[in-house]
Amino acid sequence: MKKVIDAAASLRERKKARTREAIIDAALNLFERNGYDNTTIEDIAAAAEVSPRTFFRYFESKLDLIMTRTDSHADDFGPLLADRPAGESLLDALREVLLSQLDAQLDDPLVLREFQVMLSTPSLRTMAREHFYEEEAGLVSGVAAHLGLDEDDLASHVIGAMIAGALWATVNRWVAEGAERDRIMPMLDEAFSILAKGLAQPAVPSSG
Amino acid sequence: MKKVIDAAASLRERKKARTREAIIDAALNLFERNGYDNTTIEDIAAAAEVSPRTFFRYFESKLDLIMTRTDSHADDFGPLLADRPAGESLLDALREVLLSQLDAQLDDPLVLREFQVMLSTPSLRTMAREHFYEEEAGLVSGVAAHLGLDEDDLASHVIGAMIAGALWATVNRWVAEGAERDRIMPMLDEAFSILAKGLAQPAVPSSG
DNA sequence: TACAATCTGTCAGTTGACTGTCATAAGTCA
DNA sequence: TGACTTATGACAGTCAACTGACAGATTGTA
Repeated sequence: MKKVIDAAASLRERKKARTREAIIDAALNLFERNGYDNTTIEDIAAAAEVSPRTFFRYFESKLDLIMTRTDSHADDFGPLLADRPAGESLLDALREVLLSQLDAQLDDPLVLREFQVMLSTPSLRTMAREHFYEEEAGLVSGVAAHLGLDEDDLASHVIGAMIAGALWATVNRWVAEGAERDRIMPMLDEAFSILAKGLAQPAVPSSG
Repeated sequence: MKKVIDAAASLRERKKARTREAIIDAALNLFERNGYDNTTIEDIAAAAEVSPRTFFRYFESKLDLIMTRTDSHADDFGPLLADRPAGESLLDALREVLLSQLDAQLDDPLVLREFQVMLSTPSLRTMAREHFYEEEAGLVSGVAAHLGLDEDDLASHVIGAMIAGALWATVNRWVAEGAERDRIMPMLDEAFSILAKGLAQPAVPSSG
């Protein structure tokens, strides 16, 4: 799964891969320093030492540059959820799915960096969130299947949205607190516990 | 609160108000027909029978046109929540706050129309959602205050996000099902019931 | 009516995303 | 090496958002 440059590929392929990475790297640097909106494609091209025209040979748009990578992280929850054993509770199933997803993603150091850029740049944050919530559609069908509900049922949507919201909030807090790898699962477990108990109970004491 | 043109204002003021409404109306028509992204300011100006330059005298940007109105709907939950009596449960408090908000907003026929345009245009939908979730910040502090939690506490954020997600999902379903005024509260109550019970329970049977 | 304040259209111009075209440079392969 | 394919840069150009400046029309007011 890791997208390291393949040494066995042809020279041409390796060059392309390197150019691509150079553009992404340059873009991330500029986004981090000046923000996404204040960075022009010309800036990115100059920093990556390619022509602006070449930028567009690698990416459809500035947005595409950042979304392509985000896309690749989004290996949909829905089908994975649906595949879990029937006896398992929804939240247990979700936890397992999440665990395997995270393992795969946190190995790539660029993921975290991009995530941090995204969360700190409002316009990117919006897009990241939107993208994150696109998962919700898959989540909703997974939830519906798991619980034996209809997909059009309000309950499926509400539950999907609750879960997605809780996950988004947790990941954000995690990044805000420094994004230490071994903190993410405990935090997710706290979120799961709140999701499980519901809000009818009195306050959940902070266990962290 | 209603933004009808004030007959007592000067001719000049009334004209301005009318021009403003004409621009908004023209924009909404075009957005509905062709989508937000396929509508240029020139189109809007032409349809509203003003010059493009004049458009910018009324709105900072195309985005501003739609966001200004959305902004005005966002009378923040946070403070309102904090004001509820201490004995009341979080969800009861929320229900009351929501009820009063909805009463005020659903009187304006443009609100629903704009909402429908927003939800059906992906790029606007993103922004609407983002905007909706900005409420979450207020919600989080309201939740924290109500439950006696710290605002930095993960639980506050997770609970706020769960609620915001549930509300968003509910409103969306409501609009998708035709946005009948007397359907919204029952649907919200179903959402509240799910929020209250939590996800540890087996499936919630559809009560609608 | 006449003057002042304000609104609007016209027009010219900037910026930045994005595309087409063509010549050249570099990689591939016989 | 030489012919073929592909990547790149240079350049010109489109499109749409957005701004500044000015002149003419409209409204408020004395």
